[in-house]
Amino acid sequence: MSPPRTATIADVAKHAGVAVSTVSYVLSGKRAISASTRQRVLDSVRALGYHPNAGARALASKRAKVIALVLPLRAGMNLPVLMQFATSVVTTARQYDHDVLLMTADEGPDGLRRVAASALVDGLLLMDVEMHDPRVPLLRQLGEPSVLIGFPADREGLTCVDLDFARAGALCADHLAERGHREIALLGAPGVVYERGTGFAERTLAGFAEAAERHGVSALTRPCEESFDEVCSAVRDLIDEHPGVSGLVVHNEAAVGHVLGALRVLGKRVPEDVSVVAICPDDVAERASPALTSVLVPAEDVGRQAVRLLMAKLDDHPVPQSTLLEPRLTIRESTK
Amino acid sequence: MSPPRTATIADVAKHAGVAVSTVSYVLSGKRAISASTRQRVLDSVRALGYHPNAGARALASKRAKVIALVLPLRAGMNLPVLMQFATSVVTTARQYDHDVLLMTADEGPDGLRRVAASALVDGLLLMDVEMHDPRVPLLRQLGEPSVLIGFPADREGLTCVDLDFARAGALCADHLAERGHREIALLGAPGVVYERGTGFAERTLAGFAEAAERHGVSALTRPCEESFDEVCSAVRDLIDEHPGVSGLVVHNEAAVGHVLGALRVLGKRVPEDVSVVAICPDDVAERASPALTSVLVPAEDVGRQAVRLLMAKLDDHPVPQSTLLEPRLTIRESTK
DNA sequence: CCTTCCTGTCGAAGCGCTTCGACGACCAGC
DNA sequence: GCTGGTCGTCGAAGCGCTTCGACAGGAAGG
Repeated sequence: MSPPRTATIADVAKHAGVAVSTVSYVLSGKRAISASTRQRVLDSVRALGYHPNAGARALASKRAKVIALVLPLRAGMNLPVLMQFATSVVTTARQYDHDVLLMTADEGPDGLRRVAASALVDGLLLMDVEMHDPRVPLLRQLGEPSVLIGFPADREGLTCVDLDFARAGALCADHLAERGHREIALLGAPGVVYERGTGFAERTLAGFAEAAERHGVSALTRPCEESFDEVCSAVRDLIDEHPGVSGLVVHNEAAVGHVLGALRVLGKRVPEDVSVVAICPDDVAERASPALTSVLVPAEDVGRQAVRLLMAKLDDHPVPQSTLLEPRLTIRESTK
Repeated sequence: MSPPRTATIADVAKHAGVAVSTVSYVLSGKRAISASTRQRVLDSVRALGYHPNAGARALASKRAKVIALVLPLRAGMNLPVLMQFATSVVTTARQYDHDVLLMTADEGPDGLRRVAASALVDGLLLMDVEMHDPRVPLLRQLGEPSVLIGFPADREGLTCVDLDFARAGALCADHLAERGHREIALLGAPGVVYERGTGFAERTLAGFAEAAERHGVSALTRPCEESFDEVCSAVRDLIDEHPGVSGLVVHNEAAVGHVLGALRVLGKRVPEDVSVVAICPDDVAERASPALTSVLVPAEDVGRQAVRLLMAKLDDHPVPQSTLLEPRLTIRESTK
């Protein structure tokens, strides 16, 4: 009944009758090892339930096999998208045999500095990067491999991924215009989001407006708060002032349900009186009544892509500076 | 222009004119060091921007200063609560100078085994533990310090934290009964949740029913799906079959908005015709119209408490087997 | 005054792993 | 029959840190 100390590489080596370094080479594949020796080592690994000690490995190899995921855990974020994103990051990272350290943005630049200097992680994934994000200059200076989700104003020397929000806005306008709507409107994020300069909101607007113009359709846009009452009066004002509006785009996940409710209250039928397109996750669109035609924010793709890019950087492979992910429109019952 | 290799403890020692071990003791406080020496070392640390190498520290001290947070990142979870919880875990862990490794439950027991054996983390925080969770026996066997969020059937030898859902259910019933409602109903989670045996749903039901009985009030309960149409017909059926029901408890965050919408459609005014109490986060309750009287799921408290318990275990302090957190009812506009 | 006990500091021995250089053994080519 | 390469394996030197035991030097106690 000796203490069941977890097996070390030395135990494996002894068990297999080889040198420690041989075990290491079998496991890393960095040198050729004969098939018979390899098999013997692998058997010992299994027999002893060996798992390499992460600290020792990190110390010796200068690679922690951990990446940091920095999430903006302040309120007002689009939670489901964030979750999907986090899930896909973790899952993809595991495929590359890496783990994920979760950090909140509110530890700020110091947090980045800390994890980089302590070699706790090999690279950084920053989500929700703003146009003029204070972390961006630090990131450049740190020289730690990183991938940003979102597009800061100056992308020089960085690697950025995001949904192509301009295309998403355009897709909505296209869809409505093609169905013959001549006056369309976009209900966007709450005002503060625009003020913060997050970028994606503006880009959606721009794509929407530009596409509308291309179709010769009149387009208006306005921010949209998230409480039922505010949504309701916003929708009422919109319809009062522009009775010709027959197509509505909602780019605000928390508000989509309320918009439908408001329309119901105002006696407008969807899609008979007004068509509605949402930019939101599929589950929200499907849960609504009527099910909403929607443009999907491909959070999973973004996460997967971001991890891939980071892994490429860790291997010193060159990667593109910007990656834009294509949005996809799913037609459901709310447009005609 | 030599490579700006990050400073090591040896650099600090040299800079301060002391031994490496002295620096270590200053930083860890594990031995007495004179004030003057301490100050000199601290100055050098700052001057060189020294951060201890995490791997080396972990290897030598057998403590990674990292805890694993295992989240159920499958669909159908209550996202905002989960997020709040994660945030509070990260924030609290940082207060104890620990970082958080994010894992998804879908790596399953092997994932736990892996991080434990590799000494990547010092302890585990498992969220959304079910009554008969397959990870529970493994956890016992692993002997890794851990804290569970949720109550499995057999808690022997474990440490568990959760909201007191029975109290939450009771609080709702109490509130409605005190206001004179004689027939009340609870709309719960989707059917699958009950089938999965997650525990919290049943406990809410039980607390609700028991409190209603204590008040001599008739109570009925039923599961509740999350699409608008299903919610709508569920509410309609309920009211048709039990026209006397004047108090409604909604324990399903995705459905609360829909319930209000359904009531509007059915021509029922809230709170004049029917009072509604929700068990959900405050922001959802506030965003609704009318603002909902609600029982808060104290996700932040749960996270904070869970980390504290885990830290205590890491320091070999004894901790209680079960911790139940008190729910809090906030009265808003939806009940009378 | 000598012993005993702290206090503050140091040196050195690991922690478990990767990786470099070395070195037999074996094969091919001349 | 040598030389020169590969191939497969080994030993040892760290990686940067913690921690143990040792040991000066001074304070306290007799």
